[in-house]
Amino acid sequence: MSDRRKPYPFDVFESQWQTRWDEQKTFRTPNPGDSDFDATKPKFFVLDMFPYPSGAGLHVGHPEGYTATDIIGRYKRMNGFNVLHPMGWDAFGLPAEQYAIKTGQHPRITTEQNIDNFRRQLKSLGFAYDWDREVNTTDPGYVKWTQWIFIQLYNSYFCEDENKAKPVSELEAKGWTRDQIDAVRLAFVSEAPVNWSPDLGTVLANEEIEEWKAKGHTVERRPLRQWMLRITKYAQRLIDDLDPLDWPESIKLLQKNWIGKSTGAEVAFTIASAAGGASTNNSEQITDNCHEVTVFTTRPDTLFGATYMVLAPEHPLVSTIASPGKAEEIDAYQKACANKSDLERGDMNKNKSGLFTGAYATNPVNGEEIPVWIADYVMMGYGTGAIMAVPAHDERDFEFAKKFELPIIQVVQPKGDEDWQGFIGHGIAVNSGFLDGLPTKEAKSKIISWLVENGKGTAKTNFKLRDWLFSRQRYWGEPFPVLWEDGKHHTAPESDLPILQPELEDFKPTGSPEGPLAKATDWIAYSETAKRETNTMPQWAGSCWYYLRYCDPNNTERFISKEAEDYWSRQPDSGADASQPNNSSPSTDNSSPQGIVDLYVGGTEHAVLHLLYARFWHKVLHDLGHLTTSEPFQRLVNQGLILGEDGQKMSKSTGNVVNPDDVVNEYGADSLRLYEMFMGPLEQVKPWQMKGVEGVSRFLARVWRVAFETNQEGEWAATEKLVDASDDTAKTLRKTVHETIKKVGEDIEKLSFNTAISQMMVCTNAFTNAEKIPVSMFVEFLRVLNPFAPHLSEEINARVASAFDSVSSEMLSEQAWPSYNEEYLIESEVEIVIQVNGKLRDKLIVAKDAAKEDVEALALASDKVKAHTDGLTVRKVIVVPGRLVNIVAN
RNA sequence: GCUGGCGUGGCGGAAUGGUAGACGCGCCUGAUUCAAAAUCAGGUAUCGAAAGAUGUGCGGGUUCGACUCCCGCCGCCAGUACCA
Repeated sequence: MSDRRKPYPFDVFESQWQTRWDEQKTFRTPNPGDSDFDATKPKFFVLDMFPYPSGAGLHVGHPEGYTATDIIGRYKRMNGFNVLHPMGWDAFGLPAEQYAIKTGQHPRITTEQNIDNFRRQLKSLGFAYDWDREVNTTDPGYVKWTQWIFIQLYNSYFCEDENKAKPVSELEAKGWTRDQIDAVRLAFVSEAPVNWSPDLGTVLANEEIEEWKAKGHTVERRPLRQWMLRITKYAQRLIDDLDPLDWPESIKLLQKNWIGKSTGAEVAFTIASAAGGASTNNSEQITDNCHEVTVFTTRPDTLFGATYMVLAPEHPLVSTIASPGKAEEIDAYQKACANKSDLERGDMNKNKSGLFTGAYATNPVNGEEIPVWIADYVMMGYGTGAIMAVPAHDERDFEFAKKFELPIIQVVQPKGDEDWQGFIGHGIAVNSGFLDGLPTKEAKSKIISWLVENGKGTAKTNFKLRDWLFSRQRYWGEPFPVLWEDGKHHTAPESDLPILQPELEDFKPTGSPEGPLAKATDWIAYSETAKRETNTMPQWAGSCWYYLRYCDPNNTERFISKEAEDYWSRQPDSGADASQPNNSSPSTDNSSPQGIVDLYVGGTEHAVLHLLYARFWHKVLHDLGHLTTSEPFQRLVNQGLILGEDGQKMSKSTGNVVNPDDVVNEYGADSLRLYEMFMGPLEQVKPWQMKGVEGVSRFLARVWRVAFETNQEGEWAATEKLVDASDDTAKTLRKTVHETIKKVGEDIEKLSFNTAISQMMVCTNAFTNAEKIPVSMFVEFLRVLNPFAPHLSEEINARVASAFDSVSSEMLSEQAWPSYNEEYLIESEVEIVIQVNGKLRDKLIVAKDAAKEDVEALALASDKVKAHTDGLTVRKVIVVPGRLVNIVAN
């Protein structure tokens, strides 16, 4: 096919326009302070999730979201907005480093090569990015500010009273000790057990484990010294502030579930040790053989129904309280649990395991003695690592109790006729002493009051969200700006930033918690007394704030200037008239979260982690007074996955991967762009069809042929169709063109690109069928087409402009979006549908403003209507003006 | 299991409660051509010769009128997994 003549010469002109846009910096976005900056213009910040530049290059999923944002960006630009539409690279990370380990080549080199390839591919698609704002997370100028933000986190704590982050210097002023302050920093060192992958040679965050396990790596639990970020302090705000964001409800829900808030109570039980007299330093210990264990429950109202207690196998008190005779058995069980993989635990879901410790706990509310078990369905990491089991009203406890024949006592009466056994809903308290007769809600608050009064418990809210494990034992990441001196950490002076990795010959993980940087002994030795931290930050770090850097990418003094931050944080003036931008000051109401990015488009795979981490950093920077907005992304749209032609997920192994480069070579960039938008709704999952690319390519060729046809020599020459004439000479065509201007504009705002393209096809068909077309009309259409097919529309416009004096030779990208005239859309006559009992029987053409009565009379006079109402009585006639008449008869 | 999303021609998909299937693909017919490709014109839900009937996963309901709203099922996809 490539040898064959192209349906229109995209192979010649697409690259020419790309070069021109590049050289003239057509899509440069002026920033506050620039000479050509116009502060009266409203801003529009439209963002793509920046890619990780892999060696495989772009796949067709990338241009889907990128084309969507490109169309919006170009459209907003034409409507007078100062559009920020940037691109960059999330370039730290494991694949580049793994490649370096294999080949010995520095990851910087492969990263650069991959970036060059990605940039070339993106430029070949004609995206209107401001390339002067390109951001690269591995760039020293960028790393500097990532490290600076870490220092801000390190130097902050979360003030519970004000519900926000504040500088630790305030605590110093209050006379807090160094250790006290270290215990509250937002960036802190923890010795907690972590997920260590011996073959990757690094620690992984909880949420990363599955991904790497799926790739065949092993992960085990190990206690190690690690940097953590105190994201849990923001749990409540991260939930609350989701509300006003324009995000898909499903993504909000995903985040809420991830944060996992649950409210209930903590209840203290006492356990008489079965070990008899065994003594430890445990703080929960009351006397030599009497210990207090706190459980968390969301249903304190069922406390009377607790028939046994379960401790997590790892619970520190297990060995203390257990019967000496059980020690061996318990030890074996604990070991078995520790080695259990997640998969095995999944299987355990139905078949629970557990072991009686021999000890008994006392239920504080009624003094009942209940057996204490250990079981791996209770996890150490959540709540207190201990539960009171109420088998009658909890599924898990119910199953466990049935299996081990433990007593089941009803304490909630369902409102309906449901079986109380295993009933987990709300009802009326029974067999519960002073709670009897109370509905669940009231019973809860009454028991909590009782617990508080008796010193046996307290109301408590728990979150599933854990603090963020922030260090990695790898080479290709940002080093921590931290120095160790006398066993204490402190930050490196800001003047040291950026702190870059030392050059290494050997990138292999050491297998030790210090990571590969530990091999650079010269680099580590910071001074006589100080040593550098050898951990690096995870890949998330750079992607947590890249959207901010785009606003002021070359600033060497700040991560983002005050002026730039202020301007790009302005409330967008939706529906702004291009000629009269709204100058009203941005909202000063800090209580309502409002994102700096107006529209963020990307895949669902980042629904939880990236978006949550970025929101967290943004809030910290907001609290510390560095940002005016409290949220990063106001509106979020997830583009749907593009499947292979076979309806399967694209993958190398199935060989159904489509390479954008091939599509561009064969059909041109405009065809690829248009096809990706024409496939279906942006957010929907949809299969690729090469025939579909041909279809849109044919459409673009039809647009081309409205203006040009091949002459005898086989060259493209102007058609006779386009004429210098008033729009009045082609009223039907004018109506179609104005309908198109209206619908395409509305559809772009709705991100309904497939229907916008369909309307442009209708319009093109009208042009094709017209004898003569006023050239001004055709050019208006080209402006509408421009955001979708920028190369083709610019090329046709330039050629037409050289043939007609009346046509401006200015680039379409610099021109305004055309306006439509409502008057031209009005029809004098409309087709009315005539229904009998809701079924279509006839159609009538009537005047647009025909009176109801007249339309009704005409409808009743119709022969077809008469045929269907014959022998029936007309009961009612419904007339919807300009639409239909429905005759009800029986 | 739970949560979310989706079920419309041969295919991708359109339809403020008001003509179901816009637009495109594919297919059929015709024009052009020595022929083909490309292009142009017309047709194309199903059954039926037609009149007409039937059709938006299934079953109910609301309504003059339901792809659209409500209730109950079925199927597919995605996410999640003992969070007390």
